[in-house]
Amino acid sequence: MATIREISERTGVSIATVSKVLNEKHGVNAETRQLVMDAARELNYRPNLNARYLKSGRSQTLGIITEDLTVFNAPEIVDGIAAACDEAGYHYILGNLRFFKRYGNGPKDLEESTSLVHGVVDEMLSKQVDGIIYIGCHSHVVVSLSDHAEPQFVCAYCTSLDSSIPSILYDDQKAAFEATERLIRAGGRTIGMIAGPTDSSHSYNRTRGHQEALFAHKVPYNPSLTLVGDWGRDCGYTLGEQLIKSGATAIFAHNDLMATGVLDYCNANGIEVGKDILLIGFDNREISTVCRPQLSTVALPLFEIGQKAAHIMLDILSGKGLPAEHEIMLECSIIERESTLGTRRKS
Amino acid sequence: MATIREISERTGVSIATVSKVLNEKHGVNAETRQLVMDAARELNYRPNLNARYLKSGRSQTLGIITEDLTVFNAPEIVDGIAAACDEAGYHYILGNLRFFKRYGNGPKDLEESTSLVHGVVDEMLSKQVDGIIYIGCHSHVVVSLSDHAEPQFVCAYCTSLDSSIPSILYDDQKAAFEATERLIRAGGRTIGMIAGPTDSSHSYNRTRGHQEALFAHKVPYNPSLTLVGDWGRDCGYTLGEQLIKSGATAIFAHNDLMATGVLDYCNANGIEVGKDILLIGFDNREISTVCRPQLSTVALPLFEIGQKAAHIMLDILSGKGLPAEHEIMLECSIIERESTLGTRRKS
DNA sequence: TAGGATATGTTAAACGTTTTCTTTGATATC
DNA sequence: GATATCAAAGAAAACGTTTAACATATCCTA
Repeated sequence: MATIREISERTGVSIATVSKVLNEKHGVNAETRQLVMDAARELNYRPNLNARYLKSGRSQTLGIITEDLTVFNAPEIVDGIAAACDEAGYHYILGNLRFFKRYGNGPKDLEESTSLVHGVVDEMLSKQVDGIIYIGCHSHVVVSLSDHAEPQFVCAYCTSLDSSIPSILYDDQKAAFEATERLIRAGGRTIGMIAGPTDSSHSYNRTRGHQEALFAHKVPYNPSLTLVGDWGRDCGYTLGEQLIKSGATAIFAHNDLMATGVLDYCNANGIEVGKDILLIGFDNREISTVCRPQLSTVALPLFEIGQKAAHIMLDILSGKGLPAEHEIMLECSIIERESTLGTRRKS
Repeated sequence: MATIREISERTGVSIATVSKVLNEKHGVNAETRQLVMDAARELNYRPNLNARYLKSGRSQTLGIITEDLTVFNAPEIVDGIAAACDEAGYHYILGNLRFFKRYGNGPKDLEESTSLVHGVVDEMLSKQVDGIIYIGCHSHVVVSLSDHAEPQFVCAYCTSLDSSIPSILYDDQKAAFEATERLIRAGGRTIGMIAGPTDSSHSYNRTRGHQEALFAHKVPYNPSLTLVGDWGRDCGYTLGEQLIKSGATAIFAHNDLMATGVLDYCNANGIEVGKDILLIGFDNREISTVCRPQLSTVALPLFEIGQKAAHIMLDILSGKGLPAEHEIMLECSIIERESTLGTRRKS
C-alpha cells in the first residue's frame, strides 16, 4: 500500500509538504499541491489511519456499545449514531456485548457483566476513541464506568445515574399523556390501562402521564381500571378481559405485546376494536402493523436518540461542554391506526 | 495513559522485555514477568493498538459492511460474526452503508452506491483490516470490489459473482423442498404456491425445491397453482383467494408477508387456516409468531451465516486457503406452528 | 577448562504519520 | 546594495509499539 514517503519520492516533494497537502493545510502553492494530489491518485494512496491516530493521539472515532444488537431498538439507535458520525466526518466502532444470547433476559451476575463492559471499554480506549456512547437499559452496568476511565461517556436509551454522564431518553410521560388524550378525543369515556411491572421506570412515568391526561380532560380516575401486567401477550389477554368486563371502553397498554393480547381477547369474543373498544399500545413494533385491526401505538424516536447522543458527544468533544440538562428527553410520536378510530370528538 | 516505556522505567526492565511479557512470548523468566505484570496492573496499562497495528502491519480486525443495519436480517448476521470474532480473539469494525434511508428499497444509481461502498472499503483498508465481510443482497455492488483491493473478501447472505470471493448462503431450494414436504405430510393434496418475483434467485430456487418435493411425493404438478407475487401482503390476499378458489388446500408462500396476506383472506372468509387450508411462509419474521393462527415458516440461519462467514475468513487469513466450494449453503429449519397442523399422515 | 548450547535481556531500527522548527529564495524596503 | 519580510518547502523528532540482531550469563559436555 502506497505511503506518503512513496509520494514524496515520486514527486520529489518532501514528506512534510506531502502531509500538508493531504491534510488540506495551507502554505503550499497550487502547483505543488496538484503534483502531489496527482501522484496520490496514481499510487492509489490511502492514509494509514493507525499511524495518524498514533501520532496525533486522537482518532476522530466514537465507540458505540450495545447491550445486544439483535434487540429490536438497538440497530435503529446505532444507525442514528452512524448517520451523525458520517455527517460530521467522524468514525465509529461497535462493541456488542451480546447480553441476550449470554444471559437470556438481562445480566444476572453484576460482576460478570461489569467485567464484560470493562473489556469492551478497554479495547475502545486502546484504540484511542474520543468518546463512548452506551446503548442499553441496564444502567447499573454503566455506573461502574465512571470511575473507570478518562473518555467521555454518553448514555442513549438509558439513564446514567451519574450526573456527569449525559443521557438521551424519550419522554415516557408525555407520550403516555398524548396516548391517553388520543383515546379521550376518539370518544373513550371509561379508560383502562394495562401497565408494565411496578419496578420499571417506564411504567412509572407512563402511568403518571396517563393520570395527568385524565385529570387534564376531567375524566374521573378509577384505580380499579389500572392493572399491572408483565409485558407479555398473555397477560394482555386476561387483563384486557378484566378491564372490559369492568366497563372500560378504551385501553392504553404500556406496550404493543400486551395490547395485542387485548386484541386477541376482543377478536375471540366478537368485540370490535376501534369501535366497541379503543386500544393503543406503545413501542411501534412490527406487530402493531401486522395485527388486525392494526394497532395504534406510540413510536419511539430511536433514530433520533442515536443521532442526538452523537451530537451531544461531538459537542462535548469540541469543547462546547456538557448540555444544560443531564437528561435529555426526545418526543415520541403517536401513530394512529385502526384501533383508535372511534367517533372523533371535535378536538 | 500508561505506556510500555513507563513500565520499563518503573521496573528497570528493558522495553523489549516488557513487550515480550505483554505479548506472552517466552524467553523471559518468571520473576521478571511477574514484576512487569504487577507494574502493568498498577499503572493500569492499556496497549496502544494503533501503535501495535502500525508496527505489525496487521490489525487482527475484520471489517463488516452492512447494506443497512436496520433491515431485519442484518443485526443477527453481524451478531454471528461478532461472536466468532470474540471467540477467536479478533476485533471487528462495522461500516453501515445505510442504503435504506438513502435510497428506499435498493440503490438505484449504480455509480453512487458503488462509490459509497468504495468509501467504506477505503476506510477499512486505511485501518489495516485483514479482511472484509460484505452483508447484503445487491451483489452488483460487490462485483466492483474485487478489482479494487488487496484484502480478502467474503460475502454473507449474497452470492459474490466472483468465484474468488466465497459466499455464505442458505439453501433456498432445500428449504422449499422441506416446506412443501411438510404441507404434503400434513395432509395437503392440492398444493399451491405464491412465489416471489421472477427475477429473484430466491424465487427461482424456492420454486425448484417446491417442484422437486411434489415430484418426490408423486403429487401432480399443476402450473396454474403457481402464482407470482411481489413479496407484499396485499398480493398474498388476492393470490391466496385465487388459489383457494382454484381448489388449493395447501399453500407455500415465498415469504411471511405474503403468507400473512393469505391468512387475512382466510380469516375474513371463515376459512380455518391449519385445518381447512394449510399454509407455510418463509423467513420466520416476527409477524409469523404474532398473527393468528400462528404461521409455520422457514427460519433462516442468520446467526450461523455470520458465524460461518467469519470462520471462513479466519481460515483464509490463517493460510488454510479458500474453501472447496465457492458457495457455501447453510440449512434452514422448518418452524412448525398452527398453520400447518392439518391431519398428519404417517410420515 | 575450552567450547558450545541455552536462557534471558538489551539495543536500536523500524512502522507511517504529524508537526515544530529551520532553511531557502524571492520580493520589498530603506 | 544591505536588510527585513514573507511564502514555500524541507529536516528531523516524535507517537508507542514490535522485532531482528546482538550481548551476557549460566550451564552442559567432552
